[in-house]
Amino acid sequence: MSSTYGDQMTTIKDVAKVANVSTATVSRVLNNSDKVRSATRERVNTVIQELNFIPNAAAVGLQRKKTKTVGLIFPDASAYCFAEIIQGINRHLSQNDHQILISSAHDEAEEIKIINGFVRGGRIDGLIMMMPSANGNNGFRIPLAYKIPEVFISCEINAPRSTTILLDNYNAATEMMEHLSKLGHKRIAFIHGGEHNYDAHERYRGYMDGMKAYPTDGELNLVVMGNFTESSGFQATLELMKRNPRPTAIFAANDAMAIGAIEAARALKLRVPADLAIVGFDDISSAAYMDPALTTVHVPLRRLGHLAAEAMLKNLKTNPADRTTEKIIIPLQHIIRRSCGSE
Amino acid sequence: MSSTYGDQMTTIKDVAKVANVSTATVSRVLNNSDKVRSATRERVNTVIQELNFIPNAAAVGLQRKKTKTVGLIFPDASAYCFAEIIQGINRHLSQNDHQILISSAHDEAEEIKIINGFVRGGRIDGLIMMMPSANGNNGFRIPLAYKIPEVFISCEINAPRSTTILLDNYNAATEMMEHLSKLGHKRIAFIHGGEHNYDAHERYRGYMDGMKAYPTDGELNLVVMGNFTESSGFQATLELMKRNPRPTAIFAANDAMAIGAIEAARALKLRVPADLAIVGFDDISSAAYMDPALTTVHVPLRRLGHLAAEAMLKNLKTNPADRTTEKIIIPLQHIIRRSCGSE
DNA sequence: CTGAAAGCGCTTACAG
DNA sequence: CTGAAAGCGCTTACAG
Repeated sequence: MSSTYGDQMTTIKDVAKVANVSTATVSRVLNNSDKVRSATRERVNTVIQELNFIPNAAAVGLQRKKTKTVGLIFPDASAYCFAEIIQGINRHLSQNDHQILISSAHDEAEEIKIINGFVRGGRIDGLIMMMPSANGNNGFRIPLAYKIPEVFISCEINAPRSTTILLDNYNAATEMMEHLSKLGHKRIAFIHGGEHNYDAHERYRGYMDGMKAYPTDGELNLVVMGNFTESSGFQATLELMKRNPRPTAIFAANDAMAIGAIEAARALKLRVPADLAIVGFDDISSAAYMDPALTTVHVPLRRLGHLAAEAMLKNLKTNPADRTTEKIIIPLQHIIRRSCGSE
Repeated sequence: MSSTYGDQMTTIKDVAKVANVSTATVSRVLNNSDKVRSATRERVNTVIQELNFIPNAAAVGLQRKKTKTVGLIFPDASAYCFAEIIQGINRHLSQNDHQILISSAHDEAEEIKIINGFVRGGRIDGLIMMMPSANGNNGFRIPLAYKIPEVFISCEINAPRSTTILLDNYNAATEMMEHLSKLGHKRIAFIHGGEHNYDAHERYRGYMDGMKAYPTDGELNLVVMGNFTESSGFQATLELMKRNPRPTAIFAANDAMAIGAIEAARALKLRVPADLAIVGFDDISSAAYMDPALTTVHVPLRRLGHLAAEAMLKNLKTNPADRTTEKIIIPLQHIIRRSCGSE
């Protein structure tokens, strides 16, 4: 039991001295080199245990040019979902002896600055980016010429040799439209989550194509812009219900806005689903406890995180030249509850 | 504009060569030493810009024995609140040129292992721990003899020279009890969040003392154990409503359980608040959009994170011998809405 | 199988 | 004000 924490770091030299070997040998047992006599190995390992020795990460990193840490960039927006994704990433990464360096950014300039610092400062071996707002036409371009593995979550950057992990938002949304259509709805409104948000945009695309595919009332524009908050869902619904003719169903791009929509319906004395069907997206934990229980699309956030970590680890192990460009699309499942009006 | 990212890291040597000075001089301008002629400084800075040079963190860390990174340990439980706290910490820390290395743990053994790795591996300069489950009697003891600054969130470890940041759960809970009592309730039930959870326990203490301080119906035990999830709040409420006499109000230790309780009341055809008042704790974003809108206690999570980061930065700057033991208690504010029945 | 030595990219007394 | 040199704690050819 070592007891002098803090004051003086124990180094490989201390171990070497006590075990009566050279630092090279200690390093070899540390790195499981096969060229160490097993008696020596045992002796050294005992001393390592006794001294509670852990190699200095900076020294190892300086030599190996590997930090065993992965950078994680996520948006400043405080969405509940990031916590879950991070948990999923962390679990898998830490089981595989990798650390996570996180940072959040609220705009592109900050993002680039952070990434640059991480990469050029040699702080990370790979980068996982959650940037739902890096969607298409807003011109987001991070410097992608780094030679480290990149995993993108919820954005289509299409960087060569990178892995992109996407939710199958589009198909889930069209299926939701089909469901609503089968229930007889012809005037289905959509509350958007933000033009530059990838997930919101894909859900919107699915909505639009659903509107074309299924019988609808003419050329009504029933799309209102929200921002993923309950309050924006509330406001959007108030606005939509002023339309003439009114929509008979609302598809909110996430559950928080759907919850705001339900509250707005109540404020307007409309019964959900009898007067107005409302559906969401995400399946947050409270969705089943709303009144009425919310019909939505389940998003497996931990699994998303796990897949990102898995992809990262795999790329970390493969030679840069052998890395492929991959796109992983996670199929999504409906959760039919009461708010849509099916029984 | 450098364009050879990745392949070859630019080092201080490259800068020195181009600027026609020694590496020592480059290092001096990097560290804002005053003993550099301003002409030299400018020339070097220009080259640094041109080469987009950022010092290798491992090399700097190895020399300085400072990593400019703070470790952040949080529980595996996927609570929404951690995301907010992390945002608060990150914002302040990154503005002050510090990184965050995160990891989550699901038990004490794992926690100790992670911390040990961080500290002895020299990966961090300070440690912020969110461990609401490290409450009192479950014997949690991490090795605290490290000489690095420690900030604890929502747990009372009382480590010397550490900073502890706590919510004023107790007083907020007694005030909530007073509020309920003033509304005429004498049989107030409590849904606990977990015996070993610090916040839950303090809220429970406030509840208990409130039950003593205000007129109540005899010696009824109206406490049921939950686990902070909607479903546990739902179950607890079902159980409580079998009691005879029934409680007239339920105080849930968090909003998620209060939401579950509201749903349970609906299932039992009880009107909230007319038949049963329900209040929560946290003020999550959807609390205002429940039916009825949830009376609760607002918890300023970002501010909590900000305070933790602030304390960390302060301790990082002060000599270990001059560090004091501090406890910061954040006062909490009620949000009276409709679910408690006050109008 | 093991050790002496060089070197990873920085910083910092020490001289000048 | 500036540079040459040592050293932070490791790893890894190179010899033996």
